[in-house]
Amino acid sequence: MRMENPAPENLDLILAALGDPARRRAVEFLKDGPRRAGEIADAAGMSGPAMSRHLRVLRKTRLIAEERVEEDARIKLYRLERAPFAALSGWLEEVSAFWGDNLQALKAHAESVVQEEKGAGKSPPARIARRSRP
Amino acid sequence: MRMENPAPENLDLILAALGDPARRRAVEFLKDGPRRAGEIADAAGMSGPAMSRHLRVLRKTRLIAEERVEEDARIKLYRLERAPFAALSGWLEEVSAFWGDNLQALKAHAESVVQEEKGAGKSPPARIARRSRP
DNA sequence: ATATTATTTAACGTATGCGTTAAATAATAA
DNA sequence: TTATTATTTAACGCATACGTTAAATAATAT
Repeated sequence: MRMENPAPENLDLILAALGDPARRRAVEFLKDGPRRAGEIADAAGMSGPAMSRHLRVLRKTRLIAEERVEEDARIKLYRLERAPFAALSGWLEEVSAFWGDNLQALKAHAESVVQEEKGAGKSPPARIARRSRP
Repeated sequence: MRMENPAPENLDLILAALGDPARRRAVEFLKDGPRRAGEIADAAGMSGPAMSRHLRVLRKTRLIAEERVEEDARIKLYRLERAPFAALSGWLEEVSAFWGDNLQALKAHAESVVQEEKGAGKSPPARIARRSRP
């Protein structure tokens, strides 16, 4: 049997979602770990409402998901979700078949990136500062 | 030394280009080999002018390139270009680092796709019918 | 209950993108 | 040259996406 592929039309939505610079910035920001909506908006340099709508788009395509923090139920974090990225990778591989191998090249590139990342000041994974009333 | 990365803002253009269904259909159609603008338009079920503008977008991001046929200089074919897809794959790998490896999973998926493709009626690689005047 | 903080939804204006038809270019063929 | 076919550009109308500010929700904390 065969793994259930995400419907192909979803790829259009995924690509369109990632096609907006603000949303791509949001995704890149979330690479460092789950973050709150406000933080993401700040990181992308735009208002909360604007980012909120972008997050809705990303949520709809399941590129991100929300998670609750048990320490402080008030706080909602967004994190990257694996599946759509995997689907996109799969599609890219399909297209890449056009040139023959390419699998080797991709693997090589990926590893060079990993190499670069080693020791490249990535910020710590979302510490939530519990607000102590002033 | 390090391989020259395509400027990151190009990724936005690449993703936006692929984000349009018509353009993605065009790309998928070109997986089978170089084709003429008109064929692509037909395959996508839209007028020539409409597809022409989409092709311009794809050309601008270098997702496709044109090639001339020496047999018949009149005919211009479009074909997929490797680099932008590789850049996108690289970016996806970067994002995927969020979940740890994933490299294995991707490779596995790619191979399963290759497996599926084996013997799945792909049309022949762009035979140009030289027009014999009626 | 009332206040505080975070996030989402509503309303608005602007801009950009898309498809169509009609006209302009390009490149031969007769 | 003139005609023919393929493709691109121009002009138009329409819809949708984006960002902003202001108002509405949610969920505590006091």
